[in-house]
Amino acid sequence: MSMTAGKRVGIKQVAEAAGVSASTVSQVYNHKGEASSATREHVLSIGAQLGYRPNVLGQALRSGRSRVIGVVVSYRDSAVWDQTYLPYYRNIIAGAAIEAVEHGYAISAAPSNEHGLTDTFLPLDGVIVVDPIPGDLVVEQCLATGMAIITDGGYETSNSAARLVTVRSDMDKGIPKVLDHLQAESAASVFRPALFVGPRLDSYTVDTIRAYKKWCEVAGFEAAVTTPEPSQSPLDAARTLLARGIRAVTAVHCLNETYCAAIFEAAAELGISIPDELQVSVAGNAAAMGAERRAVYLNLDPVETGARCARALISLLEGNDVTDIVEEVTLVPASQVVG
Amino acid sequence: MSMTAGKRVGIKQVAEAAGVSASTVSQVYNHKGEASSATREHVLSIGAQLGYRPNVLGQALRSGRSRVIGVVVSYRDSAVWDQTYLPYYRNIIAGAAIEAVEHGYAISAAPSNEHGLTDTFLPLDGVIVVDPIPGDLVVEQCLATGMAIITDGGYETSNSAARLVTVRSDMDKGIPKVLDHLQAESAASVFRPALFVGPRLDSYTVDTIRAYKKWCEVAGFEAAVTTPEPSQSPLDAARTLLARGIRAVTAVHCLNETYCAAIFEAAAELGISIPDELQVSVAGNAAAMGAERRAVYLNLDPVETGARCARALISLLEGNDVTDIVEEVTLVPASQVVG
DNA sequence: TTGAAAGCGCTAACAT
DNA sequence: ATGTTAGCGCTTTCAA
Repeated sequence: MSMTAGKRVGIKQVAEAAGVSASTVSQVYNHKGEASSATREHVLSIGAQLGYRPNVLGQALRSGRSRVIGVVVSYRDSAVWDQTYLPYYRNIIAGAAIEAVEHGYAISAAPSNEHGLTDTFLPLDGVIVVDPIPGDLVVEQCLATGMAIITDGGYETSNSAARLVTVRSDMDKGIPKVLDHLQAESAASVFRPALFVGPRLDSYTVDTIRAYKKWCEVAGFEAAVTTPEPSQSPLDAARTLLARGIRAVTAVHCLNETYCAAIFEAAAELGISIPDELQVSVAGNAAAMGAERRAVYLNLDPVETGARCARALISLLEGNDVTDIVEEVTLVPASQVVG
Repeated sequence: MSMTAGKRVGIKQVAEAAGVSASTVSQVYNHKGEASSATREHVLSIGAQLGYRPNVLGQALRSGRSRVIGVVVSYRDSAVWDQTYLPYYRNIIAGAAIEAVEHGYAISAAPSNEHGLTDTFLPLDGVIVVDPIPGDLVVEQCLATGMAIITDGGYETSNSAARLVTVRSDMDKGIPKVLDHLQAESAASVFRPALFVGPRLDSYTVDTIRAYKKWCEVAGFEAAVTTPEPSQSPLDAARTLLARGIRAVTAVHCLNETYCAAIFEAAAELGISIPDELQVSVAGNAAAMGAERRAVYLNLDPVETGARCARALISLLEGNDVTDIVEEVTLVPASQVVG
C-alpha cells in the first residue's frame, strides 16, 4: 500500500538496507535491466521485505508526469445539463476512473466554463474531452500546451504535432440500422421518418444528421430535420413537429434522451399513441434510469465509452501510437428490457 | 490552468518578477496575512499577470498531502458484483469525483482484494470505504496508518484517535416506512411480510434486519428473515421462500436489487402475480437501470451518497470536526416513475 | 516582515 | 555496473 500517513519506507531506506545507492534502487525499479542481476535480485528482495513502494509524488515531480488524467466536464447550462449531460458525464467519469486505476492513474473531474478549462488543481498528464464542438476552447487550449487529448466525439485539427485521438460512436452504421428497423416495424401506410436534434453542432449531432440525410436520400424519403429555434424549448419544438400530424410524421429519431422525453410529452398532450401512431427511437442508454420502453434504442454505453477513452489516453501517454476509435452501436427494440 | 505540458510559470519566476524571494511568494499564497499588504498585493498582481498557479505536486511532496482521495472498491465476487455492487460503486465514484473537484481533490478508484487495499499508486490523503464489514481489513489497514476514513455504512472501532466518520442510510426509519406502506396497500386477508437479505453482514444488512425485526415485534407479526445458504444462489433462496405459498408470504422486502430480481424471477416461475398476490419492496435506486416499476422502492441515491462521503472526507482533511451522517431514505411507491 | 537554506522522494546526468 | 550530484516546485524552520 502506498499510503500517505505513517512512516513510509522510501528509496533511501531500501538503498541503505541493501547496501547500495539510491540511484541503483531507482534504476532497478524503473529501467529494468541495467543493473547486474545479482544486485537486482537483492534490491528487489530487500524492497519487498520492507514493503517499499515508489512514491508517485516524487516520481511525478521529478518526471513531470502526474499520473492524473482529467475528464472535462463542459459548460453546464441549466436543464439540458441536468437531464442528459450530467448523467452521461457521471458514467463517463466512473468508467474512466475504474479503467484508469488499473493502469495506475487517478481521475480528476475538470470543470470548464466559457473561458475554457478552469483551475484543475493537479497537473494533468492528459484529458478526456466529452463532446467537443469544432474549435472547442478546451481542446484548443490543451492542444496549445501539447497535452495528450482524447475526444469523445470527432474532432478536426490542423495541428499535426497533436497527440489527439478521437473516440466516437458509429452513427454512419447506427442511424441506417435504426431507420431500417423503424421502417420494417412501421404500421403506417406511408413511412415518414423525422429527425429531432439539438442546436449544438458537436460532431455527434453532425454525424447523426449526415447519416440521416444520406439514408433518406438512398431510401427515397424526404429528409425532415427539426431543431429547436434559439430560445425554444425541446418540448415546444416537439409540439411543433408533431402538430404536423401523424400522416406527416410517422416516426421520429431523437438525438438523445432529452429530445426523446420532449417527443413523449408532446405526443401525450396531442393524444398520439406510441408506438401505434408514432414510432420513436433514440440514441442513449437503454439500461439507464427512466429508459423509455416504448422507444427503440440505439444503445450507447457511456461507462464503456469512458473506459475506452481512458484506455486510449493512457496508451497514448505510454508512448504508443493510438488510432481513432469508432464504437459500434447496437439496436435495442422497443419494450425490451436490457440486462 | 495548471497543466503539465509547456513551460509553466513557477514560484521562482514570480519571485524574480516581483523582486522578492520564493518563500515570500509561497507565504503570500498560503498563510494569507504574514506579509505586508504592500508586498502581498504586488506579488499577487505579478502572479496573476504571469498566470501563476501553484504546482500541487510540489506542494504535495513537501507537505505530504496529495489531494487525492481513494474510493475503495471492495473485493469483487462474480455475479453479485456485476449486478449490484458495480453499478453502485460507479455512482459512488462519479458522485465523489464531481464533489471532490469542487474542492481541489482528485479521485482514485482503489481496488482491494482479500489482502486489503492493493497498490494504489498515488498516495492517498484519505479513503472512502463502501459497505465495510465489522473488522474490515481495508478499514483496519487505513486506521493503522492514521489515514482519514469515511465509511459508507456504519463502522465500529475502538480506536479513539481514529479520523473515521460514517455515512449511512437511515434504515431504522426507512424499514418501518416501507413496511407500513406495504401493510396499508396489502390486499391479503392476513399480512405476512418477509425479509430477504444476503449473507454479508455489513452494517447495512444488520441495520435492515434489526429494523425489520423490531417492526414485526411492535406490529405483532412473526419475523421471517430469509438468507441464501452458503453456495445457494439468490434465485434458489427466492424459490424456497416463495414456495411457502402466497398465504405464508404476502410481501417481501429485499435488501437490494439482486435479491429483488431473484424474487421477481422466482415469482414468475411460480405464477405468482406481483403486486396482486405478492407485494415486493426493495432498497435501491428507483431511478436506475431496469428499475422494477412493480416494486416499492426505499430510494437510495448513490451519486448523492458519493458526494456526501467526499464532502465529509474533505471536511475532515481540512481539519474540521465531522460527525457521523445519517441519510434519510424516501419511499417510492410501485408503478411510479421517478424524475 | 522578509530571505536563505534545507529537503520532501525521486530520477537523470555525469563520473567512476 | 554503480555511485555522486543536482534539482523537479514547493514549504518551512530559522536567522536577519
